Parts: sequence; C-alpha cells; structure tokens
Amino acid sequence: MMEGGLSAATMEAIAARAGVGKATIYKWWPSRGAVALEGFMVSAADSWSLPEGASASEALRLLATSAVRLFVDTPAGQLMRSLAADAQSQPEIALALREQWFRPRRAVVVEIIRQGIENGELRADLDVAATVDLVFAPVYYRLLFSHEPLDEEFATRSIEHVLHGIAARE
Amino acid sequence: MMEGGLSAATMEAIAARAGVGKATIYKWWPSRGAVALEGFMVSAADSWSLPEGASASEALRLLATSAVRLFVDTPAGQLMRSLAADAQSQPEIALALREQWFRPRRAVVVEIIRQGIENGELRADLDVAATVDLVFAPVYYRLLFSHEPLDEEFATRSIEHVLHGIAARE
Amino acid sequence: MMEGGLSAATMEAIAARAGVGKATIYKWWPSRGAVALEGFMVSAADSWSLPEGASASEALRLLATSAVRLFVDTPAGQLMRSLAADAQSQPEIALALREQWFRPRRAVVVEIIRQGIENGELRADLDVAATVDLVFAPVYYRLLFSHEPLDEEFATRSIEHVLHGIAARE
Amino acid sequence: MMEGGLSAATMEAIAARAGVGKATIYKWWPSRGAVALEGFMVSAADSWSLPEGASASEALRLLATSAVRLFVDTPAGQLMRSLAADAQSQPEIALALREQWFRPRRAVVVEIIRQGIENGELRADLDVAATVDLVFAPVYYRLLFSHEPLDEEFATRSIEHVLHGIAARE
DNA sequence: CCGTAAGCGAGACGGTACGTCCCGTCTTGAG
DNA sequence: CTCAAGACGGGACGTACCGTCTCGCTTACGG
Repeated sequence: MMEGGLSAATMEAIAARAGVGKATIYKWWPSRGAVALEGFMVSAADSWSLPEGASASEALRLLATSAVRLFVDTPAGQLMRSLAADAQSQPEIALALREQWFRPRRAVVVEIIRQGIENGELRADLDVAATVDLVFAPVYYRLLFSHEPLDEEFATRSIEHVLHGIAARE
Repeated sequence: MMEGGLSAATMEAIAARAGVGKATIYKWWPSRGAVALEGFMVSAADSWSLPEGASASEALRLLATSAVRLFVDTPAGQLMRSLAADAQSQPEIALALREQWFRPRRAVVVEIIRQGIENGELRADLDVAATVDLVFAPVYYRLLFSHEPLDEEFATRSIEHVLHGIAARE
Repeated sequence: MMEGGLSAATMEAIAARAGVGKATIYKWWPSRGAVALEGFMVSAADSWSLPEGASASEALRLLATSAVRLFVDTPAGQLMRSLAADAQSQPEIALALREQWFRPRRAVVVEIIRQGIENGELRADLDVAATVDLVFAPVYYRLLFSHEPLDEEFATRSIEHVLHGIAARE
Repeated sequence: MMEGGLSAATMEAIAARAGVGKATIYKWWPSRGAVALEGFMVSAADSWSLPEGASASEALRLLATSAVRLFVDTPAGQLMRSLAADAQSQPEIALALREQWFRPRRAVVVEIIRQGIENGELRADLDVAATVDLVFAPVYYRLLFSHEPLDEEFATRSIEHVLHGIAARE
C-alpha cells in the first residue's frame, strides 16, 4: 500500500508481498478493509499518550497535533485514507472503523471536554459531540481532500480558533 | 448509484441503466469518477445562493446548513461519498474535485471571512484557510464517517461554537 | 486489405481508406464479404481468356496456371483468402461465391472436358465434376494453407499428373 | 461450435458452454484458434489407421476416404473449416495447423508414394509434393467451398482419376 | 442565378465480444 | 496438518468494430 499507491494494494499483491497464499489472508481477515483496519490500529497503537493532569485546552491541542503526526509520519495516514474510501461502499468497514477507532477515541475526548466543563475551563452549554468533531474534523478533512497542507501548525491554529472563537470580542 | 449503493454503480450498470453503450460513456467521461463529478456538480449547481448583505456569521451558518441540506436531501451526498472514496486512489479525481468543487467554493468563503475581518465582525488575526476548514470540515466528517447524525442543527451548533469559541469567557 | 493484412480490413478502415462514410459502403454492399467479392470479381475479370481451338489438356493447363498467376500476381489472391475465410461462417458469402465465381467458371471447364471426351482426348468414363476439382483444388489448397509454394510449375505438374495418372504404365 | 455455427463459437460462448471463466481458457490456450486446433487434433486422433502392407494405390484411396469420413462424420469437419478461416488472418494458426496437422500427415503420404515408386507401382518421375496435394486437395476444396457434395464416392473417384489419369490411353 | 433538396463525409450511438485483472473459493503438493 | 502456490468461476474493466442513425456541408438542379 505504501509502495504502489492505495489502488495497488490488491489482495493478490498483499499476499505476494507477504510471501503468503491468498487463502491464508482470508483465514485471518474477512476483507482487504479488515487487513487495512488492523494495520491501521497497529500503526496507531502508540499514539494514545495523554499527559495526566493537562488542561482541557492543552489536551485538545495535543490530540489534534498528534493525530496530524500519526497521519503524516506513519503509514497510518495512507491506511486511514484507504479505510475511509472503503467505508463509503462497505458498511462492515464503516462499522468496524467507527467501533474500533472512532468510538473509543471519541470517548476519551468526551471525557476531557466534560472535565473541562466541570472545572470551568470550557463553556457549560457545549454540544459535546459537535465539539469533538471540531477537534478532529479539520485533520481528516485535509487528510482526505489534500486541498491544503496537513501539518501541526494547522492543527494548532484550528484548536486555538475553536477554543476562543473566530468572532471578535466586543 | 442511488439504487444499489455506491459499489453497484459500475460502468456497466450505469450504461445499462442509461440504456447506453459503455463506449458512449467513455467517449464523454474518462472514468467513473468523472461521471460522478459531473453528476455531483449538476446536483449541487443551485446550492450557491447567498443572501447579499448578510453578516459574516450569518453567511457561514447558511453555508454550513445548506451544505448539510445538499448532502442529505439530494443525491449529492451519495455522489460526494463516492467521489471522496475515488479521490483516495485516483489523483485525477482528487485534482478535479479540488479544482472544480472545493476551490471556487472556498474562494467565496475566504471572501466572506475577509469582509468579516474588515468590518470588525471577525478577529483580525485569523488563519483564514483554517477558518474555512472549520466551517466545512465537520459536515464532510460526518458525511463520510456517519459516526453521528448529519443534520442542520449540528451544523448550526458547530458554527456557533466556532464563532464564539468553546472556552469559557473569564 | 493489401496493406495491413486481412484482419485489418475492417469496415471502418475500408471507409477511412476510401475517404468515405461507413453508411455509403453499406448503401452499396450488404457486408464486408460483398465488398471483397466485388473487388475479387473485378480483379479476376480479365483472367478468362482461353485460346479458341486449344486441346483439352492444353486448356486445363492454361486454366490452372492462369489461376495461379491471378492469385499470386494480383490482389485476387488475398481477396480469395478473405472470401474463403468469410464463407466458412457466412452462408450468404459462401452462396455468392459459388454462384458468381465458381459456377460459371466450372461450367466452362465442364464444357472443355466434355469436348475432350467427345473428341477422344479424354477418357469417356470420367466423373466430370471430380475432374474439374482435380484441376483447381490443388491451387486453392496451396493458396489457403501455404504448406508448399504456389507457382506455375506446380500447377503445370499437377495437371500433367492428372492427365496421365501417377500409376506406372505396365 | 456444433450448435450455433462457427460464428457463434465466441470465446464467451465457449466459456459459458463449458461452465468456465474466460480467463481459464486463456490460461490454457492463447486464442480461439488454438482451442479449435486442439479440439480438431483430438477429434482426428484416431483417423490415422493405415493397414500395413497395403499397396500404394490402396493406401491413397484409404487416406482420401478416411479424410472424408473424418470431416463428414465427426466435428473435425466444422473444426477444420473454422481453422482454415482463422488461418487466413492469423499466421500463428496457419503455422500451427501446418506443423501439427499437415506436416506429419503429409510425411506419411510422402513415404507411401516413395515406396510406391520404389516397388514400381507408381511412376518414377513424380513430383511427390504435388502428388500429395492431388490426394488431399479435392477433399479440402469441397469441404471449404461446398460447391459439390463431399462423400466417399467422390474421394474414391478422385483417387482413381489421379492414379490412372484422365487422358485417354492411345 | 439562386434556393433547395439530395447525397454524402463524419462520426455518435446501442450493442457484442474481446482479452485482462482481480475477486473470493477451492485444490494440490511439499515440508 | 498447515500453508504457498495458484487454478478456478465469475464479473467488471476499457477497447475495437459492428451496423444504424443523425447531423451539416456541398453540390447541382429546377424555378
């Protein structure tokens, strides 16, 4: 997948590259997407570090920038692009991706936001789900459409804007 | 595409459904993605209405909610999902999508934001590109991953949060 | 047909080469085979000269050698190969070929043989149809299968063998 | 091929009829002609019986009549027609047909004729290649052009004429 | 002498078959 | 027994021609 582009990652190519029969792959994963998902989960496994006791704003900034690093510096970016593509036509992939990747990750962020609200760092009237989306959506948006460069500075600024708003303070 | 899901929209099926030979389709469009792109552009053609003289915040809210309506109420949603998927492995599709859809649309939003800054409605120190992303990214994010419902209320709240920030005011 | 081999002689190529629309060809001929047949008939038109008053054996020799010349020296050879090929799967071509080419030509030969029998030059107990075949078959056989060179010497020897037999005279 | 005529024997039809994917056929044979050739060779495999110790004339008669039987009574006739047609535009088919079918078969006949010459049964001054053609050409000629019926009687008479000549004995 | 209709080039069209690629399943043979 | 290797039935791909059709252009004929 990293070598010939996403579309070169056929099951046959994966098997040949791994020096393995196709049947063996099908024994362990039901589809190409499942292979990619597992590859992605492995690739992303160590991107979960969050400093204990950080402020909510600091935590959100860290989450956004480490997502960028994950996508830019590791195969996880390509894998996520492949998964996102597959998810559009294969509901099982979409489901697995939601359950295994997005759900637990979002749960963490929800918790961070809740604590931020509780300790008065964040507004009390937030739509929490929408807030989670505001943290991550820009990263995925640029990953998938590449209309602008995806880098940590972008993530940092996005989070800053989300935190303090883009409207001028009167 | 609307009938059998994205993956049923093979060139052969499209041709058969249109009562047309495959060669005819290839004469006019170079690939399935190009067909989808044109279908999408047609579908989305009339979603460009912006009231003259609206405030920046009102305009951004309208853009976000009308994007939601476009994706939810018309085939454009399915078509965009298909295009986003294809764009991951076909650079020509990615390019065409950026040039024909995102670029002009973003240009409009950039202008709105610029005017908002000028007339003091928006902060002067904004990263304009990042701000554009904050308007649209949440909509595409939910369209593509379906982790949470995509509706106008969500868009409205996202924009509200982006405008005024999620951080508590001291 | 002479330029790119038999299989390059598509209707489209013929039309383009002639600087003519396909429809015009279909207006005058019902199929590619009909075009080839007419081309062949024209090509072969002047190969019918038979000296009056020749002996039967001389006439048969002339017929065989002039068939060879026709096939070797003019486009008629290629055209006949094409027609023979088409005739295997298109009964109309086979019929037209028989009626327009073989029948009149064979009639001439039948007459020559009859006269040869009458004037005592040929055996009286001949199977005339089989005899006609013996005159022409070797030429077509080599034309179509090219297992051995097709030249006038071959035709001459064939006719000689047919005339006097291959069995030793006791 | 036997069911719908030669032109119905498309690769797709052959595959469907055989309950097989097209790719499987292409894995084993490079073209439709190669399939036909192998089918023909199988069909014709057991048509090689020649009684030991027969006279040359008897052997030639047997060869001609058994060729007729092969073409009339088995699928080999249709297959040969198809092969002859393909050979006109596909040199590989022509070559394979010559090498695998005509060459070995002609070699046998050459040997028969040589022995016939040696033991005084046949003329010593024969053009052997032309003689071989005289034995088989009439059969192929009628097979391919169908201008007259192809039957054993025809083959027998042809051989008789070839053996003893069509010229009257003085 | 020009307006108009016929004739034709060009090629778009609905279709069929091509030969290829990859899918997901099944079979085989070596370790 | 397991598994690599890969054959297999299947389906879509993108291409080449088929035979039909509709366009405009041009050309020459009749008013």
